Amino acid sequence: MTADFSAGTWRANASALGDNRRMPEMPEVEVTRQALELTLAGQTLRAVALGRPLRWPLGCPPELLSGRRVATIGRRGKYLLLQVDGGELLIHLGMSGSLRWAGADPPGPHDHVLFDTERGQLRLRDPRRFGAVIWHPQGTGVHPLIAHLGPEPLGAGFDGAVLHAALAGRGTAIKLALLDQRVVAGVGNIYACESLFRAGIDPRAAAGSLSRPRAERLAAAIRDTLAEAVAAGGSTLRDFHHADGGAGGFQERALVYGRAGLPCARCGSPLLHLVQGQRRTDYCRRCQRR
DNA sequence: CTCGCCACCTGGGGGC
DNA sequence: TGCCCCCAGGTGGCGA
Repeated sequence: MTADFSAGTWRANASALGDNRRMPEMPEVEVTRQALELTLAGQTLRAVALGRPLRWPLGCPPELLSGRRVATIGRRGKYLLLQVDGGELLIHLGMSGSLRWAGADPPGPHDHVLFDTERGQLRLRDPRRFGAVIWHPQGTGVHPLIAHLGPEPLGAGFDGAVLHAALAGRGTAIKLALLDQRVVAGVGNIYACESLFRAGIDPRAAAGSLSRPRAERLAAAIRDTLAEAVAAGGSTLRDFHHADGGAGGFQERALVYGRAGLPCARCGSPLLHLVQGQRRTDYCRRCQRR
């Protein structure tokens, strides 16, 4: 019995991109949150053990966490927020992190944080070690890593007007602006590409040049894209004992990401790719306009 | 303030 | 077979 709440998988078209890595963006983190709410909430941490260092240090001796109870699991952008006696644990999955309940197998070389609880051992696996687990004691205000985050894309504080205002005066490409977590929290490379395609917006368009109607359309596209991904991942949690983090489900849904060279699902013309901010962008030249 | 770019890390794929 | 290079990504931090 191995429950793998790994970061989901709006995975790139394997043949086009040549890989099947998991890329934790907001939907994958939210699905993980839901799984932890079912399995970790209410558990007491018996011990926490650390492997190789992650992006940031834990911020306290791991023994300090022993005996503390995890009350609830929240999320802000791509951060999981475990409410623990006396503070909170911030968890970021970086780009290759996943959380899973251990089976009988011993920890692997990429299992860098082990949480022992009454129900078993929860492991953070993160081959690239871009992720982090950070202790944030109560009474010290909002943690600086999440203080600057923009509105939650599926919350009431995000709509076309808010997005339009956040983009005003910015000359950077809209694709790059969407990756800026101050604009909207949780959008990563895959969903930025997908949302722009759905909204029919050229990823190179200047962010501040978007008309209000187009900002409305983009905000709706972001909401729809993320909500569908959350729903697809959440549906794999019916039986959390066998949840595998949505290994299926998302991957066939990407309309442009990882599909450069393949025909556009909407118009049939070959999808293109370019590099923006040292990051890949896939798009349709015909369906997406400035 | 904005912008552009770097560093960090490592498995996997492709080329030779 | 083996080796080496390149690529993917999130985000803080840097200098301009």
